[in-house]
Amino acid sequence: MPRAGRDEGGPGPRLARTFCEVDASKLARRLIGCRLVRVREGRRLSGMIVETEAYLGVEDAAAHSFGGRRTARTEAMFARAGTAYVYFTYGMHHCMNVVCGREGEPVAVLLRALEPSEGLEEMRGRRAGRARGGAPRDVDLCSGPAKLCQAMGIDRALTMTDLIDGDALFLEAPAPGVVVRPSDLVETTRIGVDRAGEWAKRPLRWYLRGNPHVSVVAPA
DNA sequence: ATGACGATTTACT
DNA sequence: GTAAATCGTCATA
Repeated sequence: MPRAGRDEGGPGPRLARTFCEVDASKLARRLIGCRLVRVREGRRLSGMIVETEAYLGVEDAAAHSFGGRRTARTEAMFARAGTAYVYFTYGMHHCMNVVCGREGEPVAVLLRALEPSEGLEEMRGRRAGRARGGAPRDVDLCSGPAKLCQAMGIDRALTMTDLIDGDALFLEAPAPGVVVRPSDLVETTRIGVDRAGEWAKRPLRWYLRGNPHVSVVAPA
């Protein structure tokens, strides 16, 4: 099993900035097992990151920063490592990334799924109405990039947030007992980027093998 | 000013 | 499996 126990703990050590100052493929892999924490009105909402994708910047046809496109929306991708890039899409959804690499290099990691650990009731409230017939199941709370933002109360107001030193949205090291080995990760293609041609075929998505909170499981 | 589109989710056939 | 929802963003003019 990829972990010794369910992550239900409270506050833990923050991730260091240097943790994020690496290329996107590396950060995507090392973020799995870490925790994303949202604090609203003094209450913690959190979850263990179980699925990520790397976006490689200027050369990556699937990235918002492809070709060096720098606009009001993508500005956060050019910020220093550890910054949040949150964008709005399809007229109704938000997705969040962790900026990495060097400042000015528009590379980032998309957070695609969490295993919820704290604040499940509030997450259910935020996600209610989307799941038909009463409360959504736990596996429907954060099993997608827009779902996790909705569950955690993350929107565009939080783009450019510092995930290292911030107090409303930040990253923590894996909870005690959580150990993710390379063999616990499945490496596969990214989701929803078919139009990116050859870049859509690159293995730039990773998830925790067997975890029920993952958004899309790769074909066997 | 206008039109096409989207790193998605949900409901429905 | 397919289609709708829904609007900010961006390229073009």
